[in-house]
Amino acid sequence: MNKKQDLPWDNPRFRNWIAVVRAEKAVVRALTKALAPFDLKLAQLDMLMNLYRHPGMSQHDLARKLLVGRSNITMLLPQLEKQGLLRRENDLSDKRVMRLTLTPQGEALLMEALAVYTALIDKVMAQSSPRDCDMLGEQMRRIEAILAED
Amino acid sequence: MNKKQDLPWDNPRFRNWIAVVRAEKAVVRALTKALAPFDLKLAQLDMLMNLYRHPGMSQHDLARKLLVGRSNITMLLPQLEKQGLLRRENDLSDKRVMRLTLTPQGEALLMEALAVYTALIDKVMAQSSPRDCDMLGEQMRRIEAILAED
DNA sequence: TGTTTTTTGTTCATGCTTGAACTAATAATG
DNA sequence: CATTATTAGTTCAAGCATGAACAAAAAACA
Repeated sequence: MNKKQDLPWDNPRFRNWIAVVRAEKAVVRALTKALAPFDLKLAQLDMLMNLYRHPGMSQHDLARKLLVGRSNITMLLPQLEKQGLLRRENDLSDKRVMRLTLTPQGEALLMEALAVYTALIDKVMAQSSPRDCDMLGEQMRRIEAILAED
Repeated sequence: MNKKQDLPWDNPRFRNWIAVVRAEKAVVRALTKALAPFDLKLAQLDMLMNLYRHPGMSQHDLARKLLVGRSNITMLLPQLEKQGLLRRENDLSDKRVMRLTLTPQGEALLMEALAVYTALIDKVMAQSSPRDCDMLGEQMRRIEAILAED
């Protein structure tokens, strides 16, 4: 079969998912632009955020948290380290792992960047009632959970 | 100030937005894997989808629809053309623009790939009631609209 | 008409992300 | 203890996306 009426774009789930993708892309673009003055990419800010919340994380754990490959971390870390935003130190009990922690400068920059970040998110999410906003988050967390069951 | 309690992750809007980003990333990963047997990247499928709906689109219009740069289109088109999935023909009245249309093979592959695509989206969205799903879509479309006002 | 301005698409250099292959260190197993 | 398997991190080559600079065509304007 495959008449026009059963094409994906007539499927609400499909259409609504496309909206998610488009909105996400648009916000990422806007955020990237907003963070440019700090000389910070979104991926870098994500790293700083996670290290702030979980100081002493290993690169492996960080990669898993960020849903990226380990090599990605390896490639991006030197920049941040060179900018003095974080430190990499060998774990004492396991010579394989590197412990990551923010420097004071790293924390300071993070706070500045986060202010811009949250301002934009606030603006963009302000069109939803708190209740709807929470429902949105719930749905998204469930989606991630579904896919986490490999 | 900047006490722990007014950090972004205590802000519902922020936390819920992060959930959107993570879910989107997870779904994209899953989709990419699901489409691998067709030898199709997600970006390529997006192009086919749009060309199916709007035959004869120009590269410029396609780029705008997909929220990507024009050069991106230029770089990706040759692959699809070489695979015989679409045709590029000069516009008769405007020698600058290229008109893009799917070939029958392109349509056929699109339909197969879309079946896999929608199956995954259906699975992932099945956890929301139709009403919640639509609300989700509405919120996302509003977000995109907000950012579209440059 | 003739001269700008805008628009369409390409080229190119850059940076991000990935996955596979590799090394070193640790854990598990016999 | 010795061997094997697993884990952490790195290196490398490849693909994708971007933006700036460019050429050709068309539109706007004088």
